[in-house]
Amino acid sequence: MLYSGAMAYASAPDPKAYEAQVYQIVRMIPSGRVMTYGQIAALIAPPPGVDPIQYHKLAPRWVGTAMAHCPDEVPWQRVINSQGKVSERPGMGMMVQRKLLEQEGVVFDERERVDLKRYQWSPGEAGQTSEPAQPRLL
DNA sequence: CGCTTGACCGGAA
DNA sequence: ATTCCGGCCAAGC
Repeated sequence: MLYSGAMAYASAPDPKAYEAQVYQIVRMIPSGRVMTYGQIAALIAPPPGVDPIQYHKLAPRWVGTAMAHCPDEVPWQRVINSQGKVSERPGMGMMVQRKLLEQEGVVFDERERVDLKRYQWSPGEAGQTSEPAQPRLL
């Protein structure tokens, strides 16, 4: 019976289609802004047959998995976790990601966290205004 | 073939 | 504030 109930974790029913949606959203993130894995997952509708509650629990990891092999064109550095921190990935790159974001104007505090209230972006802001949605510069 | 390990998240201790 | 745990599939070693 398809993906009803408790049957989905590592991948969506159609991983390629799902990843495509993830990349599409990530590509929209402006320089100097960030989104979280869970936020992106919440913007994508649960695939047919997937229980919404299960989706809510599992989808953030699908997004993470998708980001693991994202194309070079995708600004992967603008995706961080719900705590406002850069996710620790196997090997290295945390420093690289942080540096890339700092070059875009994102500020990290002593605890290596980003103020999401200030830098988190959502597609709703897109194109609404030509006003720079820039975080204020102190 | 079995064990380990995931670009996550929210709630509990 | 921080650490631990459940969720429960699939690819890699």
